[in-house]
Amino acid sequence: MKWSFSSDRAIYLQLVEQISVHIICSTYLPGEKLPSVRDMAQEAGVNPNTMQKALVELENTDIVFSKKTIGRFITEDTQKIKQMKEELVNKKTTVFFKEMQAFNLTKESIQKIIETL
Amino acid sequence: MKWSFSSDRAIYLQLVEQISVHIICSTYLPGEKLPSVRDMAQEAGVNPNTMQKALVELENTDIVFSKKTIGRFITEDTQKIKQMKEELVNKKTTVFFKEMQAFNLTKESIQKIIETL
Amino acid sequence: MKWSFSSDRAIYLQLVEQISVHIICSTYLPGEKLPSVRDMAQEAGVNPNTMQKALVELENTDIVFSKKTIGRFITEDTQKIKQMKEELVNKKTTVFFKEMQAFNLTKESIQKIIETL
Amino acid sequence: MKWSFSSDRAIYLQLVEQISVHIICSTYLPGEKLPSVRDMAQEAGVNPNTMQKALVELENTDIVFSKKTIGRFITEDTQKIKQMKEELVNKKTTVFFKEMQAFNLTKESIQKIIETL
DNA sequence: GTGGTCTAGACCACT
DNA sequence: GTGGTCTAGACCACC
Repeated sequence: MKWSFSSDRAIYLQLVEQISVHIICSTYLPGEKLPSVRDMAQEAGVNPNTMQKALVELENTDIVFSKKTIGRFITEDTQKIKQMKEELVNKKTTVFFKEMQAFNLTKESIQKIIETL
Repeated sequence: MKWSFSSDRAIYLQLVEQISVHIICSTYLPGEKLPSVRDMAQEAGVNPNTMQKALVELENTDIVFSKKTIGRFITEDTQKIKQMKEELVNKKTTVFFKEMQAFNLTKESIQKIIETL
Repeated sequence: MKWSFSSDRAIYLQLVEQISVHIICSTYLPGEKLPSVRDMAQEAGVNPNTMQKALVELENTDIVFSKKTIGRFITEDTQKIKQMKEELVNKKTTVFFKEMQAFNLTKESIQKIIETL
Repeated sequence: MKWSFSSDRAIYLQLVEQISVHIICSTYLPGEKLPSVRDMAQEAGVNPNTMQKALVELENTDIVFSKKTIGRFITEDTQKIKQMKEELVNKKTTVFFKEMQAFNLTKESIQKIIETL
């Protein structure tokens, strides 16, 4: 896994997002045990507390749950994961689309730009 | 002009971006004098210091320049503005595209989603 | 305000509860500005981070909200406060009642005990 | 027997309390031999170490005593059990009462709420 | 070794 | 001076 952070947003929020992506893309499978907080923190080059904060945030959305002294697990509810994916895709696309519209770009010109990538 | 800020990024950076958009979209025309920092700050509902910081940032990219005691102006170099627009569009599109790819979406499926918006 | 903590529950949870009580009892009034995190922490004899955690917890229930760099405020929605009070009273009473029933006490005997207090 | 634990207090303390209740309610009779630590742990869905700790705690109050290599027994002193019950009821009631008073509830309104349960 | 909590102390963006 | 974030390092209950 590759970790990199931009300096203009809180690290723990970027962690939340990147972990979410890994869950969505099945790098972490439903029901799978996550590495320990300490290990994940070290891997990401981040303080354990920061990683903890990110994981608690994920727990608040029920995408991850923790069993004390045993470990943290990805939800087994694949439906919930799918739903999260759709929400994220939806949110990101609309944000992107609005920004492009702010530049006076039409839907067609946006499509064209993507075509060339 | 509508101003709104998300809480997870520095406000001055969001200002930089939104002002850029207005320059690109010719809400602010090339060579035009900008309102005073104080006025712009008030209009945006932001502390003058914050607006000041955003404008300094814009000056660093030569898209805005200031004449002492007279005021701040949009560059008259339309070429530079056009270039900035392309850079911004380019950057945003590639970022968006990468994020969508991280979700395992193909170019075609992205196109479809945009189609439906 | 008096602060005291029992050692068998997380301090931040006890803070949440005690602050809630003060809001419910109008020690803190709707719309009122709370003292700064640092001040509240010092007053409670607790690390600022711990107090912060408690306050974030309260924010998650919308009973408190924060304006960055300005301060934290009690919600102005008195309805929400009332609702919180009822929930707390309800929860505590039912828990208490169940425990007493576990001791084979009837409703009448519980009433009697309370009578004597 | 039903076991369930809330996550915000140490499990062994919750065990102490629940076992006490069973002694008080004569689910475990005076002088009766308790099941083995291992069995009790399994029944409660808890690690044997945790159950062990709870039982040691109970021994410290003389409500339970152990005969080496034979097992653990409930005290035969029914007076002591009765006393423990009274203490527990008393403690819980006063705590509950204080909490309700903190909400500005009068004795009468508390009585009413209990009435409706 | 695991998650959870807590402290002490620091820096940042913003008012 | 305010809320927010982050680090470093510690202790606890539990497995």
